[in-house]
Amino acid sequence: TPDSPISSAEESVKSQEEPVSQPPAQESSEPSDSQPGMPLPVPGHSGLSIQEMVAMSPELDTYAITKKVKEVLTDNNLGQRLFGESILGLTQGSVSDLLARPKPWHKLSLKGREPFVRMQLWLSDPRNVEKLMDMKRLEKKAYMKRRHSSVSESHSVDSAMSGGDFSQGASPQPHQQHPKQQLKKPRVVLAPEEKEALKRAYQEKPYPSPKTIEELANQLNLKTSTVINWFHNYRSRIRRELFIEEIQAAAGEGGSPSARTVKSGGEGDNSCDGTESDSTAEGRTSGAAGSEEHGQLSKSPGLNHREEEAAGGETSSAPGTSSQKAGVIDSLFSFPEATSIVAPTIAASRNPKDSSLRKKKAANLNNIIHRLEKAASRDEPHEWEF
DNA sequence: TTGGAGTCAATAGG
DNA sequence: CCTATTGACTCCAA
Repeated sequence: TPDSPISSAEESVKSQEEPVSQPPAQESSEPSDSQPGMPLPVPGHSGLSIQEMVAMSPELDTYAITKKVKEVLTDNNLGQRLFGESILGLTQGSVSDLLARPKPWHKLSLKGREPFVRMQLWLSDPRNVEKLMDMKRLEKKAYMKRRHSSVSESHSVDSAMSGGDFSQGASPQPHQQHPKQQLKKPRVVLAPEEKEALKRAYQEKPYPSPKTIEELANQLNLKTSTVINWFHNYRSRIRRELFIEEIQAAAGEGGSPSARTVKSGGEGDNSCDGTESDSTAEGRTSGAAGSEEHGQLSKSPGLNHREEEAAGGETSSAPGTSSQKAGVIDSLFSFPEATSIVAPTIAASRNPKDSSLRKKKAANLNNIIHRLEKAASRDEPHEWEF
């Protein structure tokens, strides 16, 4: 019995019943699930799959969402791991990355939007914190139990909470089946100097030819695949940083000259284009102004109020099934506090002067050049010669 | 195949 | 414990 998600501000009178435990309790299997049929139990309620919701979702302000999520998590001492695993279905590292460097909505793929839709949904759930805390408690309990009692394999009885967020059955024992050589793959760690060399190479040629890659690998004593991976990752991460700067640049327009500090990844750039140190504004980190005091417990995430007039107009009382779906969708439009979540469309910055944008343009150019070369000439001329 | 997008998961610091 | 970083992987589209 999915509880009605209606997120209207008030309307608390008729409380609905219990969460009532949830349905599916599929059991472990390899992490690699590829069942097109029914992907994830996922969301909280409603009969919609997240994918459907993502598809219907309005444009969300990923930056505002992550900011809010981080705030709520820290205010309540909830970790990224717990949040990620139970709400987003992602690992801690991914959550950290996502929260720290959200890409603008319009640059996200359908898949990439999923976590943000989930976060938005979570934010609009009045009991979000409470639920997570419960889960945390359960986890701890299970942990204590585990270490206390024997190691016998027992079933963790934790189950989905009302909403039915996921709960990956804890899988304590990584049962090693084959004592066979445990090739743990040492995880390559590139030395600072190696990274430097790679970055230098990147500046010369963001898209090195196989030949060049081979050479680099030899010179640095690295596996070819490592070099390839490094370039993939580096390009990808550089790109992402540009997105961030773009967002902030856009945010800084209008009247608030406050610029957010971003750890600019200024490397020892050469002077391809004479671009220089970006003049990032002063660090305005803090946010210490203890404006509101949070009543630890009762910090009800206030939440939602309709931004716009309701679309469906009808009274929510209608028991119609469709109405409840509408409610869930609606929550995508609402947002806690005054912060509006609906993105104002990241305006194409109108400030060509911004160095970050120049970098971006440079990156785009590199990309274009790369493709042109590829298309135009099958034969790679030669490496950095000429 | 190549490159991009998302993630995972080991690991380095707190 | 928790979070941030980052090499490697999986999927996908061109």
